[in-house]
Amino acid sequence: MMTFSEENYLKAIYHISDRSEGDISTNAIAEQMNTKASSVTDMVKKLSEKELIHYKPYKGVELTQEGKLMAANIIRKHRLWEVFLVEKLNFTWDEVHDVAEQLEHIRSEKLINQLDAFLGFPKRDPHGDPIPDKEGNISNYADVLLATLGKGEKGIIVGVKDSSSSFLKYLDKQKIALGKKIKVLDKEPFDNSMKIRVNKEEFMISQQIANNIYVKK
Amino acid sequence: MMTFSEENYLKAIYHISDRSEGDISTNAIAEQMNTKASSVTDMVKKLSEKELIHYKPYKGVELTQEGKLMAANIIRKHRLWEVFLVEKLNFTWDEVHDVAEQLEHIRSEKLINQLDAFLGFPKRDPHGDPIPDKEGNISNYADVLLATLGKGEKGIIVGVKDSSSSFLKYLDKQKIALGKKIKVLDKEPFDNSMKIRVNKEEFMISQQIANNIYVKK
DNA sequence: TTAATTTTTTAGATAAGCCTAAAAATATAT
DNA sequence: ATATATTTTTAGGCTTATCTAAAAAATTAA
Ligand SMILES: [Mn+2]
Ligand SMILES: [Mn+2]
Ligand SMILES: [Mn+2]
Ligand SMILES: [Mn+2]
Repeated sequence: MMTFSEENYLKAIYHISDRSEGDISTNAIAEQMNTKASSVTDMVKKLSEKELIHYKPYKGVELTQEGKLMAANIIRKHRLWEVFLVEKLNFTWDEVHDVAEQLEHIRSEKLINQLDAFLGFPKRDPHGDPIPDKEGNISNYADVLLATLGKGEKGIIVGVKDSSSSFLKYLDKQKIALGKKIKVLDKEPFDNSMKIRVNKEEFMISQQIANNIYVKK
Repeated sequence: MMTFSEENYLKAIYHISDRSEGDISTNAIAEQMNTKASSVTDMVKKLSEKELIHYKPYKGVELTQEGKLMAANIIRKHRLWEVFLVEKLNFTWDEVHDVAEQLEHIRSEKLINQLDAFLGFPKRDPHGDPIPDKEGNISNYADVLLATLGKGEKGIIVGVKDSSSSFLKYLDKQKIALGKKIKVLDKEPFDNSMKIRVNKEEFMISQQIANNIYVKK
């Protein structure tokens, strides 16, 4: 039986693998988990004992097939609950994460599958992140960062990379939301800021903003 | 901040006070919680420290106003989640308790109030137990046990005292459900078993069964 | 290729929540 | 009132998940 802490470590490792290549360092996990490296070493031994990760001292870790499946399952629950909170309980997309962090640990196969059905088998969560299926498969969308679009290119907003409350609130303020059409009207070579059009309104955004918005061309 | 364990103890104490008078003994709590008396003593000290219970060594415990409110709030969450599982996710009434035991610990004011609204502010859970409001008030229904009805008396089934899966499954088998009309056709003085009519069908039930069904006359 | 730096692991503590066994207090029976 | 039985608390351990400080290994720089 998995403890909450073990589940959180698995999820952290999964997320790190998602954005980097090769073995995952103790320090990387410590940073992601907001703990100390020594705590990570302890946990990593336990997870390795349970064959959820491959672990070679000093060499980093990697999820096993079983570990990957478990992590995907936690993420599946997290994201389905986020959909539930937004679609059924009128939460805004910047309010859901903390509650989902709790709900993702609820153990009940039936619960999560019924929830999935109740929500109409959603493919993405409120931030545009894909929802793994029961087998842990995640659809791979060909989304690109808004920052990669050049002058004149168009797309539809499908996700955000940064899901922090402050960033999401900024997007709300600018009325930038998932599903909206966006066009790059101009791009400033000096700082890569761009002038965009959304909702028939035109305004400037910095590269930092553009680097955290996914669009489908 | 409350731990899950602290919450479970509060709830246990609340439930015991509900069915008995006066101070609550260490052993009673140990039995309810399925732990040892020594563990209870430890926890009782901690809850007393936090002023959630009054505790006099060797004299038993009693919830403070604050403790009572907290316990009622956990029970509120438990029962609202049970309603959700049955009403929205097609769980049966014998499947919901264990999942609700987990869900009751999720911390989010907004979540529980929105859930309440989403469910249409239900007054009772799937077992007929009343759902406390935000202030911890529980409606006091004038329900009586079916066993107290005499020959010829009629009522409507409004709740069950025993929510064990085995009892609920027995009721399902006999098609005895909340909201059904019931009439005591005959009562055997020797063992207090009774012949009843539900769903236009007539059959016998033992006193033990009748003692676990609440009816409204 | 040594020396300095960084990363990782180990050693030893701490807190929560549980346990068993023994001691102390309370309740019951003779 | 004293002995016996029951209940409750205390004492001492164990496990999980943390931490700090020190040691060991690996990496980087000179
Ligand atoms: Mn999230
Ligand atoms: Mn998300
Ligand atoms: Mn229940
Ligand atoms: Mn119930």
